[in-house]
Parts: sequence; C-alpha cells; structure tokens
Amino acid sequence: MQIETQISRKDQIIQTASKLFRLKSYEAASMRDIASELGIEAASLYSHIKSKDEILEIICFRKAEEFLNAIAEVNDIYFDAEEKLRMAIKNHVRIIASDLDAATVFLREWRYLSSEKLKEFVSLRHKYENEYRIIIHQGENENVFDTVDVKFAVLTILSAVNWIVEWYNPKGSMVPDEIADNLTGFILTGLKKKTA
Amino acid sequence: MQIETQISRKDQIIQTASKLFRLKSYEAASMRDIASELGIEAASLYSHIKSKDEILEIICFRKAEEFLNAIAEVNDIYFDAEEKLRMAIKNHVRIIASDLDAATVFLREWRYLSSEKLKEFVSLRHKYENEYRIIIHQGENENVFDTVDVKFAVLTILSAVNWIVEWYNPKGSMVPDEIADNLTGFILTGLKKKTA
DNA sequence: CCTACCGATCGGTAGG
DNA sequence: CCTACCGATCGGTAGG
Repeated sequence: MQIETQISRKDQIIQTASKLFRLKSYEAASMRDIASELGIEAASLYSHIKSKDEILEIICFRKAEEFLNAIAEVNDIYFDAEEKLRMAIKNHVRIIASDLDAATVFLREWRYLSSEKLKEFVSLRHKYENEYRIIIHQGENENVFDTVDVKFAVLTILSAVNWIVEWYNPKGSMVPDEIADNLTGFILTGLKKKTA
Repeated sequence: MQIETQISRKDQIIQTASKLFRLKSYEAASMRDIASELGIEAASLYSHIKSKDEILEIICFRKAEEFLNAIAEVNDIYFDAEEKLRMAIKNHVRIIASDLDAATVFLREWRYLSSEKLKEFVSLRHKYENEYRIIIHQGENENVFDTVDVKFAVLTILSAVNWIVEWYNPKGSMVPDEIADNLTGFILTGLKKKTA
C-alpha cells in the first residue's frame, strides 16, 4: 500500500526518451543517450522495456488516447458546433502544453513506428480527424459555418493547432488557453476586417 | 557547346537523396540506399559530393532561396496587402508542388543540418517569415486586415500552407492554384458564416 | 543493474 | 566508377 508519488523506472525511461526523441529525433537518439541521462548502462534499460520501438509506441499511443478521450468528452458535454470546436481546440492545446516533449514526438516522430503499429496509429489519427469533420458538418447544418471543403478545413485547422509545438514556450507570455482562444478566433473569422 | 538537357550526376544524386530523405528521413536513408537507387556503389558518390551533410545543405538552401526570391518578386510587383498575401501564398504552394520531395525535406529534415549551417538556415526562414509580417502590417494600415497578433498570424498562416506537403497528391483533384485559393479564402475570412 | 560482448550497419577513405 | 577496407556506433543478448 504505497502512497508514494514515485514515478516508475519505466516511466522515467519514457519521459527521458520523449525529451531526447524530441531534441535529436528518434533515430538519432540512442539507447546509450537515454541510459546515460538516467545514470545507468544501456543494457540495463532492457530490464524495463522490450525495445527502442516499444518506447516510441508507448509515447505515441498514450497521446493518441488522450486526444481521442478529449474529443469524445467534448461531444458528450457540448451541443452546438461552434462551442464544440472551441472546446476541442482548447483541449487539444492543453494536451500539447501539458507534456510538450511527448506531444512533439507524437506529432513528429510517429513515422518511425513499425509498420503494423504505424497502420494502427494512422487509423487513430483518422478517427480523430473525423470527429472534427463531424463538428464542421454540424456547424454547416446549424447554419453557423460556411459551406466549405470539410476535409480541407480540418487539415488546415489541425495544422495550425499542431504547429504550436514548434514555437510554444511554457515560460512565454501566452498561456495555453489564450493560445487556443487566439487560434479559434483566427479559424472562425480570419484575417479580413469585418466592418470594412 | 552541349545542348543536351542532361541532368548532371550531382543533380541526380540530389534528386534521389531528396526522394529517400523524404521517404525514410535523413538519418535513416543511407548513402548505400542512394547509391543503389542510382545503380552504383556508395563510395562512388564521393566523386560528386563531399559528404551526406552537403546533400542536405544543397536541398535546404536551394529551396530557401526559391521561397525568398518568390516573396521578393511579389513585393516588387503588387501594391495592396491583400493581393500580396494572395500571390505570396500562390507562389509558396507552387514551389512546394513543383518538387514535393525537396520541399518536404526542406520543411521536415532541416533539423539535421550541421550547427553552423543550421543557424544560417534558421535566419533565412526568419527573413521569410518577416516578409509575411510586413504584409500583414501593411494590411492593417490599409484597414483591410483586422488588427491581430502579427507573429501569431504569420505562424498560423505558414503552418497551414506548409502542411500541404503532408497530404498534397500531384495526381489528386486539386491543382496547386486551387489549393492556394482555398487556403487564402480560409485565411482571409475563416469558417464562420458571414451573413448569419 | 552491470560487464562483456555480438553482428550489422554506418559515413567515409585509399588507391587504382 | 570500383574493390577493399576503416573506426565508430548502433540495438540488443548472455549471464550473472
């Protein structure tokens, strides 16, 4: 009956790997790099994990699950499309900001997944994208969103939202919710003057 | 006095490398991979190029120059901000579509540049981003663009424009100029119904 | 968790 | 453009 908030060795490995995979990429970061960061030998890592592959899988699929749970919750709680979109983006930005290392690996290094896992991963991402497509469709039906190429719109929205891993600074002036609000504003009304 | 349209061995190497760097990433694609694609031995590559690094540098800096030339031309030819933005995006998409392999490497693999070259590369990208910032500012002054966080707006615009390397299909139904028009529409007026 | 090690593969060079 | 090769490093295993 441990009440300690100790983080398991396995999770320490995953956390360290996230940091190094983000910094140097999955291929360039070696098991020796990860081990030395933890003050142990590379061979010792294998008492906790099966392979380098496995680490990447855990990082990518954990994040995928987080994103999918968040969008499911939004669809449960909110009713109108604009609010759904607003909250989906807010959650998305929060998840990225809560663990920037893992989120960056999820977004940037997933290509290195082994081919079976890669297929599964891609299908989870499609599932996530599809949730956004449904929201946009709903907005069109509610007559609050313009009729657009929905696939195209979702790609554009997610690209902007995911791009924040490239510039987000936890010590910067914008907190995650502000970033989300700014993004949503941009997505909803664009750059052009409304009262021109 | 050769009139042949032959492509030099060096350029063949660069083209093949672009393809493989995009497909497998810079680190994972080996010199032996590139050589075998060309039907020669890995050692033979070094008669035409100095190092693997050099290939990446050539790809990244060639593209950087293309992008910078294009935006300079836009600023020379057009006057009002909206038209400048429209044409800048059109050129950007055209450059990406004209050589998807090289563009993808430019956008995805530049992190592997050696540290001196990386610094130079990042400064070229900042220069490019700055040209967009100037256009947005001009639009604010002309009272056609809303006042926004300019840095944020440029990041969002470029993320959407660059994301096309992830889904653009040369054999797909949308030609580059259509993609550019769609993107520009989205960026200018957003998702929300105007006549609600 | 360590020592000791393996086979494979890497970028690159020498010398022709 | 090739053969022959180098030192370095990789992910991972055996055995304790």
